Amino acid sequence: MAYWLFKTEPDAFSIDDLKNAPAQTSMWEGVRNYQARNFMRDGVKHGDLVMIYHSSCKQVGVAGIATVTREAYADPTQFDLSSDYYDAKANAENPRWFVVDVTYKAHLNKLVSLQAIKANNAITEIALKKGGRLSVMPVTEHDWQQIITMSEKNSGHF
DNA sequence: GCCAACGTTGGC
DNA sequence: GCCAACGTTGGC
Repeated sequence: MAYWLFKTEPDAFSIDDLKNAPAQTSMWEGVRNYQARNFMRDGVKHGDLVMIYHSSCKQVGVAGIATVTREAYADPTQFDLSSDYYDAKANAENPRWFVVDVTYKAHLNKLVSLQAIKANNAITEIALKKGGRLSVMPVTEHDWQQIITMSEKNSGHF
């Protein structure tokens, strides 16, 4: 089993929205970056765990955990003319963009902020620390455990 | 295949 | 809203 981090803007789709979704499950649509796409298509497997990260908002950081419940399939929004994610260069025989389904698992006890992650020297690998703007990124087991541990502590420890 | 121009992401 | 860091595009 592997670990991942998916970014989302909570104004558009938050961990709460995932919790309140039908069957607490949602398609993770709209990834339009090739490196992120490759992770979605080739790397993310059924049963993998995903940190849901809130970006471009007041409280930037890891908000909760989800599980992958369906592996890569063509992102239907790439064919949808009315969607912001429509891609004229995509076609059904040769889809460009892929989604997975994720199912809500938990909120973290406390949101682990980007600031706290950056300040924790024990977290070494995660692309967040390197200013990466990838929307889908792998997380090592070590970094995963660090972030989970941080979520269990009271604020002010970092 | 280089690289400048342009667009996007995302923290602050 | 600013701007730095990337990613993409297109002329050559």
